[in-house]
Amino acid sequence: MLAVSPSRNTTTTKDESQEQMESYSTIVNGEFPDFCDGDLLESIDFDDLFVSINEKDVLPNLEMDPEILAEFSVSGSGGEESDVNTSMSNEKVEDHSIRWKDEEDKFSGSGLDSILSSRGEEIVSKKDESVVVNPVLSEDGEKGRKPTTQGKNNNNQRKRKMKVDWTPELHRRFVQAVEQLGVDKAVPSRILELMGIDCLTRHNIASHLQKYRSHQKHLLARQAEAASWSQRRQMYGTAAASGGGGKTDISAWHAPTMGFPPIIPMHHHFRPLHVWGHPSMDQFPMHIWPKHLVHSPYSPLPPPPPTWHQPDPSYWHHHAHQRRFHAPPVPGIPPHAMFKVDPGTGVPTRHNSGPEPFLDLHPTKESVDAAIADVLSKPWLPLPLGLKPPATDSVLVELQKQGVPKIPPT
DNA sequence: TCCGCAATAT
DNA sequence: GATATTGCGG
Repeated sequence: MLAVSPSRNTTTTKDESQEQMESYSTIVNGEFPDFCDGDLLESIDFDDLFVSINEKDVLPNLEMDPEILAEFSVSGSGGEESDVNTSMSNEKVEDHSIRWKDEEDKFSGSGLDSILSSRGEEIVSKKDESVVVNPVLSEDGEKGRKPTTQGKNNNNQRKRKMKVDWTPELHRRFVQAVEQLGVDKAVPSRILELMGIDCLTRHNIASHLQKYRSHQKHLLARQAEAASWSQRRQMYGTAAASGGGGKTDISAWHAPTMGFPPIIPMHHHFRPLHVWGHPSMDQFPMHIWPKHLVHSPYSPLPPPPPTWHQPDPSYWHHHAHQRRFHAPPVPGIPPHAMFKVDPGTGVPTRHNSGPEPFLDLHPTKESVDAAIADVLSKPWLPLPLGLKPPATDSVLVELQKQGVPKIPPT
């Protein structure tokens, strides 16, 4: 859905954000940004769209008459956008809205389908899908505001902050643009150019880019840390294998308990990081565990799919579950879940009801197989340290069923 | 003018 | 507290 608040201000002050004015004038002039159209947003397959995102004739000559726009936004089945929609993929996209927020509007999550703000801005909201394009430059200087350096208002200024809600889809577009440009050339203006979303300003992009880089930096630091731990783990594993003396019984599976990277609860790092690097769930359904994610024996986590800028949280989520099968308990972190492996199917089921350090668990046959395979690949490493006896036994039984040798290779 | 960082606002 | 916007110096 779309909401546009064409507060028909025609007098604008020059000292306002020129870019926002440009955005506004773009809309006025008929080059209505395709991405600003909520109806489009609801049905567009952005992967397809991306190819021709710069085509401005998707919605040619759109009038800016407030009423027309209002109707346009609400009807959702108008002629032009219908045509466009039908040309687009019907693939369901979770959330791909652009939400322009006036600083005083409180509509998020209101559940209203359409409300009219005090300023006459129509806001169409559909659950989490809403698009509010609000390039308002209100006429009555009293209400329009331009924050000064002190964050105060200047009554004579009319610009109002437009807050962009960086939805997953929008962010994905952003990431695509950044990656396409490369690190060096990924500057706001070019990103904006590539994204082809007229209703965004360079400032919007710059702001987002700043945060994005910040996250990237943070992420790299974490990955470096993880790599460090991985090295230590390898060394440990090698030492254990070479110095362990060869024979192994069940107790040997329980070897060391220290020296491995702590399993950090997913919500710690991936807690609503909004949409950072989120490749969107439609690309990677939670219930699917792609084969290509099968990890190498020694890395703490399988390498991320190359096409992702950052792994989807669910990716880590799943693999965190994998690791649980041989993850050491970490002080300060709630006990790991315990599982009982169904002897027939090999599918583990949650055994305890203790605190769950991760998200909901939906283990699959594949996940168990992967865990077991992981174990088999390095049987001298501690296996079920994250588990407690019942589940441990079940895993071991399963391992034995699969002919796991009790004496690991030396 | 653009960029990026820091401060500030929501 | 997270995230977006604005200010400001380079």
